[in-house]
Amino acid sequence: MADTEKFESSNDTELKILEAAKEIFSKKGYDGARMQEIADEAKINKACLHYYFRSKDKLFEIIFRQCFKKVYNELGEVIDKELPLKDKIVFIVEHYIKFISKNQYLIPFIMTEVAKDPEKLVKIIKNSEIKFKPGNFIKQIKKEIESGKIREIDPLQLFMNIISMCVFPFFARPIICGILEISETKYRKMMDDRKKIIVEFIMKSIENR
Amino acid sequence: MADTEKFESSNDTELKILEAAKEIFSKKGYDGARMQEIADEAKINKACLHYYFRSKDKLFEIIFRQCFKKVYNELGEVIDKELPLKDKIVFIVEHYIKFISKNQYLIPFIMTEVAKDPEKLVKIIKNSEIKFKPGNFIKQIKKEIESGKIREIDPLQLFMNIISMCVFPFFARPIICGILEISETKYRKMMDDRKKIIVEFIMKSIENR
DNA sequence: GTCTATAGGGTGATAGAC
DNA sequence: GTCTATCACCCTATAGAC
Repeated sequence: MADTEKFESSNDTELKILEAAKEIFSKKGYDGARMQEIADEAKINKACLHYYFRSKDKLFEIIFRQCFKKVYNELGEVIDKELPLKDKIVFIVEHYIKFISKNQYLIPFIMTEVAKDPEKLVKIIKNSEIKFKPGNFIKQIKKEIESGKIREIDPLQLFMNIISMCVFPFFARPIICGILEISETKYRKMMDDRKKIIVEFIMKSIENR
Repeated sequence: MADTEKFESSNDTELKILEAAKEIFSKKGYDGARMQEIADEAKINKACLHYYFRSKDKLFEIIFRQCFKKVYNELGEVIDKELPLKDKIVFIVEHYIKFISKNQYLIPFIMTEVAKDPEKLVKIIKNSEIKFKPGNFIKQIKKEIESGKIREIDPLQLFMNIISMCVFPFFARPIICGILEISETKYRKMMDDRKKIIVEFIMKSIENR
């Protein structure tokens, strides 16, 4: 497992390959991606790919773990912050949406493989040294409920609501645009507004009165 | 285009193939699916596939359109119902979650292809005689806002919130289970509870006071 | 380290017997 | 309509020259 982690910050060719692979994998998914295409994108020879990353599978695993860590660590970091719950929710939503906007390629990349081979992903995730501890967040929510600051709600469900509203619209963009006949520019504007709207939506929902 | 619609209710072999293809495509995605595997699943010969459905592409398009119509028409039908807004939201959430629970295979199927080739999908969607008119729903929301029954909120954003909270958790199941270390059974229980929880979440958020 | 060339295996599609 | 057999192609991966 350690042998896959040496690629964090290595030489130039490796980085070029990783960039290219990220691009192609996220556009085409694992099966759709062609090693030739990745090589072209990286402007190197196809055989070079196999020199640096023995197989398509290994290359994918490295990329995926990097991406997953990126999303995960960002989220984990935010969630573990020491903040009043309401401030934290504001922070989570804003930070997460900003992060997703900037890294939109991550979403189809992760989702495609989630859909196709969840078991493989779970294995990759477990092999990463990522430990997500929502425990603090959950405890914090429970405390606020007990003290009457927010209404009674299952903390995990609240968490799921937050993440759903942040992530889903980015992922479903093409379909929503297609069905509702919204232009890409209008959609981008809507996504921008969402930060404020989601926070407001959640706050109004959970505040006690 | 009409030549692809004759498969709505045809002979037995065709139906068996469509069932099998649905199964394999939704498990593996377009690129991951193998014609051989579909043939095996349908217990017919591979050559037969090409006899009935000239190519992999055509087969996929037919399946996808069927699935899409199913989701779409269900949702559209519910949304166009004549109901007070709050009742309608209850109805949408309950109906939609029930529908997704029963047809979970649809989600990875649609999502995988959304992620990979949105343009192709938009084309397929536009070629279907599906007309989604959220206009009524939007108007209804606007009216309730004006009459002061619910608070000010962009109707499209509200719609997006509803759909996000209903769909996303089903799709992200493997990842959420993996990260949060929730068992499949506990997750299923959570999904069951969600109907009530989402409705409550929305209602508390939009009701005026 | 980077290239060319090619092995080795699998794929979608079709021809043709029945 | 359904089968067997086979084609032409494309893919990942590797061997070996430089």
